[in-house]
Amino acid sequence: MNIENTKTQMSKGIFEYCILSLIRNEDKYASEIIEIFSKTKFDIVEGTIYPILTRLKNASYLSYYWQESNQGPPRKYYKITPEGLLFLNQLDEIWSDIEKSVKQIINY
Amino acid sequence: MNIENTKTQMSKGIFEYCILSLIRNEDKYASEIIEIFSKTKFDIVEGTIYPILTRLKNASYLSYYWQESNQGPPRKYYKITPEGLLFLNQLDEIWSDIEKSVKQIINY
DNA sequence: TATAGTACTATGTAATACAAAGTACCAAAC
DNA sequence: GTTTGGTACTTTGTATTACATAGTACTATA
Repeated sequence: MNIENTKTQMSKGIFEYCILSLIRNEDKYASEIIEIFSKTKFDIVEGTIYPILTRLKNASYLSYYWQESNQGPPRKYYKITPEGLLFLNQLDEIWSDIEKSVKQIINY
Repeated sequence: MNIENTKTQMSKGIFEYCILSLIRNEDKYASEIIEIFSKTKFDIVEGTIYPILTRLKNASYLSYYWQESNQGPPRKYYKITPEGLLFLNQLDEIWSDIEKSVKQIINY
């Protein structure tokens, strides 16, 4: 039980919410998402991002399309679906509840 | 992929932090902790609490002692160790980072 | 053609919550 | 004394998700 692992465990489960949030207002491809995450204190790697995107796509919360790139191979852009938006709105609520509950417990 | 499971996954990993926080200022036994949690929007059950307490004890972050009860069987009180306090201070930092990172991403 | 950079796919392993089953102790009722 | 109900603790198999890793594929450049 070390601090790095605990940090990972604490972040685990929040990534889906974060990724959907990123895609809420603008379609994105995986490497773009990884780049954005790298600017936060989250440590997330591609081995995590891709399965999450696939999972969300399989659940019909995201759709995708391919777009040529002038910097390398084509990119797979993800776009949030109406169902995805509904789901995400619920996740907003849940995250808010979690923050409040943690605060409640820390200040107990 | 349903909302209940996602809620669970989002909370998962935070419970260790919460339990250590509860024990920070005052020794506690399991059922007491469950009772406090029941007043928050966390859904946590004994099947989770006990293994967490055991894990933290095995990592030397908690110590314990038995105390007779006049309402039933004896209670196993947990007390945070100096190492546990150090660890918890780190978790305070990590949680703060996580909150900031989520906010950063939501507002991206 | 080979190399470098960019992008995507898949999987075995590790970690943690939960449902569930079970054990144990004490007090009250019979 | 025995049974019942309430209280408290222990254990474990299953489900889920992140990560390290290995690999494939496309485009531009040397």
